[in-house]
Amino acid sequence: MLLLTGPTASGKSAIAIAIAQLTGGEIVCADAFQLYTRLPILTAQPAPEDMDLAPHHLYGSVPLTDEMDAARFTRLAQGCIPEITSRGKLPIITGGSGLYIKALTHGLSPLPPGDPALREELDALPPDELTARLLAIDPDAGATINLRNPRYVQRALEIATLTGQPVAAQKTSFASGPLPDIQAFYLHRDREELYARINQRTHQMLAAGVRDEVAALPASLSLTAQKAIGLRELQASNAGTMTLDDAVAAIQQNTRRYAKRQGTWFRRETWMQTVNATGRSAQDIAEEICRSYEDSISTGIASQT
RNA sequence: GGCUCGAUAGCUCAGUCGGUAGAGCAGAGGAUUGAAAAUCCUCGUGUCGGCGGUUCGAAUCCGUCUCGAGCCA
Repeated sequence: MLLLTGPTASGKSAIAIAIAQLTGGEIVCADAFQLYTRLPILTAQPAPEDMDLAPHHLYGSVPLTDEMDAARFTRLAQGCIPEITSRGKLPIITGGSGLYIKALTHGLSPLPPGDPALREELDALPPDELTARLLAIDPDAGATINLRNPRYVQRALEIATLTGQPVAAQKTSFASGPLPDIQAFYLHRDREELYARINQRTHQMLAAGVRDEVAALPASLSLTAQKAIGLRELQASNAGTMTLDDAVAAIQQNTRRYAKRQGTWFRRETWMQTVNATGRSAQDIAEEICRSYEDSISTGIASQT
């Protein structure tokens, strides 16, 4: 199968469609937020008319009240990939959620899933107390966990509480290589161009009606869904507590920062092949990726799926 | 025209009794194993508006000029 990733606004969706048309492939969502329903504009899902150009899977398939995580995504993806290959089609995994992709391609350690009730309880504690509790169960936790990051401390404490064992004893290192039959491509764009695309895309979202999309959302969303970039800003703008201009600027800024973090994450994923997309058309890039993919099959690096 | 206040990092501003400057934001770099569009860590040399003067030493005191805000004519 083929994996296409890259920072937000790098053009993954359009290129994936072009690849699908060239190969007769089918696109599978690997984006933590495009999985959610009712947020097509805010999460920059492919437009409905674009989705008609090739089969798309998992997009908008998760209710907003559901929590999502990397393991659940892996299960969803593993549920539809074999089905695609069984029909002789090429799965094209497309998205920019680094951890989700890592979980799918390299497998997570056998750790317990998040426990909502426990998290609610731990959320009420101050950071110092979380750290103290973790160290009480696992004195060496500092060696493997960044104790200055409350989120990581809480997860470690969750694991230790649920299993009665320190995290380090249960966390195995990632598989040295990805799934055997996968070829991954990372889209790179020069920063100036990427940032310009992000800024422009934010304006396009507005023109497409994000404000109405956000206004029409139900009151209670899952904690995960609430984290979508732009949601808070647009709600504040709709409520009149923030100007639209400020909301747009904040969305652009948060998106740029996100793109930067994605760059940091994927720079370490050296098993992926980087494709420089700067200044090129989706069609041109898609053709290069298809050529490269076919070469890898003929030389046996990736097996035909 | 006169008076007052301001001019310090990309932006907003601190800077005590003169000992050559520091916060927030922005930005950059990094981490990342079941919330990841999340969460966290690291990084601050800039003609202290210009020119003179006083002083061992001036962002700090004095003079003058430039620009900005306000007040009085």
